[in-house]
Amino acid sequence: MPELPEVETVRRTLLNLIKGKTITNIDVKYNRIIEYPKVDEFKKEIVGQKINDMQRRGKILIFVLDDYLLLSHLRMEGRYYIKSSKDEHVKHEHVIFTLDKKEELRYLDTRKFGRMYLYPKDIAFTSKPISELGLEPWDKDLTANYLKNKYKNKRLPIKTVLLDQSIITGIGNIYDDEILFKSRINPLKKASDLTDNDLENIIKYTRETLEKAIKLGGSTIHSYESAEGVTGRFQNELNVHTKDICPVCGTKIVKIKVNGRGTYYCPNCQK
DNA sequence: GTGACCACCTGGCCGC
DNA sequence: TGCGGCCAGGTGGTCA
Repeated sequence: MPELPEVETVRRTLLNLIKGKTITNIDVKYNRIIEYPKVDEFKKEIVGQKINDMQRRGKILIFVLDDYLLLSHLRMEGRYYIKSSKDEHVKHEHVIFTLDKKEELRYLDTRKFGRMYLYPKDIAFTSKPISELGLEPWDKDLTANYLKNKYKNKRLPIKTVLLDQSIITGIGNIYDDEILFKSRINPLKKASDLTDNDLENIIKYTRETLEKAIKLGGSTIHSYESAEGVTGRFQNELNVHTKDICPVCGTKIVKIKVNGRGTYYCPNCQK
């Protein structure tokens, strides 16, 4: 499932492949992927637009076009491929952008959870979903005080609250487990009960974990791979998520459910 | 404002 | 072998 490092890897890969190319046609095979505007308008407006840049905000890919920003949230299993228009179409390709020289940018999403939005540039950042996102992990305003203020009324477990994209954006279920492991915080601890030291550790290890994951091209678990079909290597660095034994103390890793999310932790290191 | 629950989806896995 | 049921999980909506 693509989290911030995987989306960043896709962004970097795609940028080299499609920058400067014009969308000459589009085929939407599954309408619900297009969240805004209506599919007909989406198709009408996007044709003729050149892809000038690619950015990222949290887990959202941003295609910078001439007049619009195309926002793409991959959710669980969304991914992009560059193919020739001669290549055979495969199952689950839901949106196909035809580019110059008979190239195609194909959006493939087995579970159809991904969503796209096309906004005029001036309103994209003040519209959903970007308007509701919290701080990027590397934002200078992300401090222990910021978290303390956000968490003060949160009685939910920190595991759940770390997934709240309106506080810190970009953390998903895998990196959530890894960040709490490195911070030596039990995932069931209430967010409002965290100490200043806990909050400092969360910030420190969020940055460290995500930076390392980006460097290694993200994690390839279940379904994710980047635009060229490249798999990430960070899964080799995981300490607790889907693991059996704690790499620090050798204790058996425990798997529990926290608000419906599969959660791995070491009961000895994360008391 | 907060938290619990559900729907969206499909493929893989497990037990019978 | 085939079938049914469960699970995976990011997000948004509804309701208490």
